[in-house]
Amino acid sequence: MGKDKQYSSCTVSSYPCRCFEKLSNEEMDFLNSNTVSVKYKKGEIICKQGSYASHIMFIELGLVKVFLDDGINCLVLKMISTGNMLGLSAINEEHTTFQYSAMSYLDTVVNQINIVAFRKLLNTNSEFAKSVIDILSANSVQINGRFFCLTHKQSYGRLADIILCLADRVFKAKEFDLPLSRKDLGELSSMSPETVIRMLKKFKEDKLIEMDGKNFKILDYDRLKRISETG
Amino acid sequence: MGKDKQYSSCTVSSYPCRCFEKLSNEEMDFLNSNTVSVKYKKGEIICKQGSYASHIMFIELGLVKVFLDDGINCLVLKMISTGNMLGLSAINEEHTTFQYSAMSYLDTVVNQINIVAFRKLLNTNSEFAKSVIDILSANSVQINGRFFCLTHKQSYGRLADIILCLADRVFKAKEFDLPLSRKDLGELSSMSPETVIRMLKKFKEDKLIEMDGKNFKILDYDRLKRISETG
DNA sequence: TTCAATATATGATATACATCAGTTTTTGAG
DNA sequence: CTCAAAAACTGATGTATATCATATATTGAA
Repeated sequence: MGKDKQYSSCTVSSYPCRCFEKLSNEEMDFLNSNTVSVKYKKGEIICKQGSYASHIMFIELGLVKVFLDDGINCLVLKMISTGNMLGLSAINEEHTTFQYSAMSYLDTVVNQINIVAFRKLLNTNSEFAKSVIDILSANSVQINGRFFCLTHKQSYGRLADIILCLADRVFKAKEFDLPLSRKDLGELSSMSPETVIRMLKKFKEDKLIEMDGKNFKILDYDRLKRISETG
Repeated sequence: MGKDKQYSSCTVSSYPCRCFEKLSNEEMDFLNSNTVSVKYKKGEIICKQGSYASHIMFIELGLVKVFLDDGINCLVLKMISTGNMLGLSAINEEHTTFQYSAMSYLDTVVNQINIVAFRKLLNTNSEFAKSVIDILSANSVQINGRFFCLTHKQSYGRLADIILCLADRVFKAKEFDLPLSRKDLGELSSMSPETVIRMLKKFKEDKLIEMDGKNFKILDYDRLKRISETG
């Protein structure tokens, strides 16, 4: 009896955001006239948990961490990269405030869509609403997978997950310069920065990865995958 | 600087399911003609992760655990009780299979709504669709809170959460007969049955609860709440 | 009613990680 | 370029909680 299903603790959406294709030209014009584009530098807060949610966001370009914070601990719910929505849970009119915070990992361009306009389109265009439902349900499936990993996989597997995810979904290459600190990697894989460092060292010793400061290169993708699955 | 926000690792939805109020009489008739009611005994599987999702479910009466399973470990995503929807993530036509399993904790009555009919209503009634979006986003907020707790609170706090949740949201009383085993409690709070037993014993010694087999009585609600918050 | 299977309970042991305390390296502002 | 602050790294130590082994109690089917 092996494992039935593999989860990954990396949550960069791979589900395409197709809702805007459902809008007519007039609706698109209406949306555009209710949208502003905002640039954020690396490390800036894009939305803050508990503050009024006046808009739904779309990541035009960049990479963002979405996280919960109770003042002591931080839990990264997901990463969001170019072409995905952010802040959808604010659609619910009873959640007038953002349910999570978001911070840019890189310089990022965000389109802020007026939430009243967005809701109006939902209420008048059911194809659009259906498409948003699809995004929400895909999101929740992904978060659940991450939830599973962070509670049941151990550190090696979680770290392998994140490295593979960065390679596959974010940088789309086996070699990349990592814009994240060891602390960031620790938050993503839910472990201390010291543990990240020790495990990366182990991965390097085992010839799974090559690493020099910010530069990462995956040497043995398959074995890393296996660690991600069994660890 | 104390904590900004409190999460609970118990996920019994407290968000009312209002979507059916948005349907006209004819739509309601259409829905009813596409709905069947099924009874499950305690411990029966209601839906199985990976199997074809032909219906959306509504818990008419009972208590259900929703969980992920990789063949080795199990993660309880949430409990669902009377009056709530189950299986909404199957709305997405690209998820033709259930993304999680569900099992009845108690004898349970489930209304199975044909998924094609459900999707049809979503596509024609945007108020209905909007209301389903509200449910989905409330669900994800709740799961996120549970996610936070299971990854950042320690065992005492998690167990206190579950006890309070059962009292407040499920049985709505300070004293109740628990239909769950120590193993079930362990799954809910993400710890081993042995640890549950030890901690319950500690709670008993500390006069936080009274306990005799299946019978539970909360003696010091406030202190239990404090443990849930700090632990 | 009996007896096996299951759930509950308890103590001993193991371990994966966090935490702490310190050193070295890198970074970036003036 | 300089230097302080931040990040990266390393080793020692601590601890929460799982695991294992075993005993007792409860349950439910024949």
